[in-house]
Amino acid sequence: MAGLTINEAAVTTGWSPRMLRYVESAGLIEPQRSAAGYRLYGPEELQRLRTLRELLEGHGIGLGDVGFALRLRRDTDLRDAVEAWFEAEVTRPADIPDSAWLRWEQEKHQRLLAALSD
Amino acid sequence: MAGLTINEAAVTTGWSPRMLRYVESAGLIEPQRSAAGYRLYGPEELQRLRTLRELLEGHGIGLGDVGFALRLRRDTDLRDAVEAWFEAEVTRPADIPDSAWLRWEQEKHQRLLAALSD
DNA sequence: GCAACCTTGACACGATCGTGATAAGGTTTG
DNA sequence: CAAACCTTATCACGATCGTGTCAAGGTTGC
Repeated sequence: MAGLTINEAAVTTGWSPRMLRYVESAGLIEPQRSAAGYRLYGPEELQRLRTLRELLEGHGIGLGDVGFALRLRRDTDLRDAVEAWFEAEVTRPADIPDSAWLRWEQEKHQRLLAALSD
Repeated sequence: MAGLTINEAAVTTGWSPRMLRYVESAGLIEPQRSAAGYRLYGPEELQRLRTLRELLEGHGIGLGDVGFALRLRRDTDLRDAVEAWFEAEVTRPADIPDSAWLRWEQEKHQRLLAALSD
């Protein structure tokens, strides 16, 4: 067979077989499969499993975090949306000064309160 | 006061006051404070709270995810480490072919098993 | 052909997340 | 000065995460 089976991979990487399946379900490491469906871990997968462990422990992050980072780099829409949110400036007519804008918000608030107390 | 208080901000953004504090604890929106320590939400914070809601709902992600994205863009070490992991190629002496490498791994496995069964 | 592997699926359990509620105390305002 | 706000801290509770374990069944190898 052209690769280690899941138990062998577990021994050489330090992950449990259960976790190897879990890591796979997170889309992080997806080994080849034999004709019968057995997972076959090649050198690259084994190496990445080892460094994944270091990555998580070294920075106190979780599998879900790396999974999200993966989504970020695959889903352009998502990446752009997140990026846009971080960089968002106030997009509001420049001719309304903060003070007026706040006053309007506060009045809206009071209208809401008034409506509630009916 | 130069901004809305937490309950006013809650009404105009749709978040609960509890969640506004939670969002702050995630480092996502940190409003100014009055002298007495009251949170004061300005136009920018209010706008970002509204778009944050859209971001989460529009992409099925969570506050923790955005929090992690924030860590990614602030912590260069982390970003580089994650990036490096995604791009990692096998870093193993090129003169050892896969077949030999795998054989070595499998033998190590057998040595381990032998050691265990002592 | 049988022992030792592999598969998926499910149940379980502690830890953390997302969220509300409540308490004890300080601040603002009419 | 009292009502209505604000603060932090805590308890609670369902949902999800990380992980183990077990069951039912297919595959491999001596």
